[in-house]
Amino acid sequence: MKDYSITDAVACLRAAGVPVTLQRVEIARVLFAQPVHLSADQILARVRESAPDTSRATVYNTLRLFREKRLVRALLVDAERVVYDSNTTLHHHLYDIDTGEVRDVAADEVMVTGTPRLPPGVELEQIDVILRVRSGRS
Amino acid sequence: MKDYSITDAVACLRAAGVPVTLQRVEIARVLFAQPVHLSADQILARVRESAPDTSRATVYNTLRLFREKRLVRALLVDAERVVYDSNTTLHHHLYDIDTGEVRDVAADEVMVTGTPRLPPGVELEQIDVILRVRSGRS
DNA sequence: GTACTTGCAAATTGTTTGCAGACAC
DNA sequence: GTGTCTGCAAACAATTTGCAAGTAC
Repeated sequence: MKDYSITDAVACLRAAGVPVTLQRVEIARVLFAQPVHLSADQILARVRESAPDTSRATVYNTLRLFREKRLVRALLVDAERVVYDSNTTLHHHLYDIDTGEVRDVAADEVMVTGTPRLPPGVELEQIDVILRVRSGRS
Repeated sequence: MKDYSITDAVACLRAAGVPVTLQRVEIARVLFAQPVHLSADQILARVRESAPDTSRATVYNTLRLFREKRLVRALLVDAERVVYDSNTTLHHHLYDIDTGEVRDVAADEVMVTGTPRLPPGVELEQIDVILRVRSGRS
């Protein structure tokens, strides 16, 4: 995670129009050092490694903010497992029901074709494709 | 809903290997009279129209049972909106973020092509495609 | 008659909110 | 200095669980 410096994180937040604070920088470093799929609690745990006094509420509030600013996407893989995806480029997901693991699937590996007729005035926001698999391993 | 009789519901449950009880029959009638996308609470409300003493816990337990028996699919359209889909044939979904409305999209309207390389021993369980749209109407 | 179901209420989990003190600028 | 953010704890919503009484077969 050291390849993503505090300076980089600050720049990223500023560019997105997010006021910079210590906690937001730490959360950004966890998310943007590399593409990850983490739950709010996993993010909290990682943030606390470097900023032990961070509260759960701050993580939730910050994740909501990041989502509004389009810095991360919430991915609904399971009713009790919402993960935050720091890869905002076009891609799909493979979800292992047994292990809970989430993997990216490149946009050219699985293609979605055809445009459904949308009612007038309705605009397409995003397309989610989730391949749910069972590995047997739990 | 009268086009889906109690006898039909009983037959459906028996065929799926689900022991028949009054509440399960009423829940089945709500779900299987026509294809629907309903939340647990909406299902509870409809069931209580004909069986007023049904408890919320029974609806949740029954929905879990139906899911295991592949009678319904849980659809994660929104973190705070899980709906149960009684259409188990191959199709996709269109979700209106503003109104919460869920519409079916025929399998031939949007096609998913390409088979991603799956790790060995992993088997594909299902593919979910959700088109998220904004209508502006709230 | 026996085992499985139900209803109720309490427990659990994931997330949001209110408020007083603390930090960014 | 001022307005925003944070931490804490309480509030909240959705779902699950334990247990005693009821029901299917």
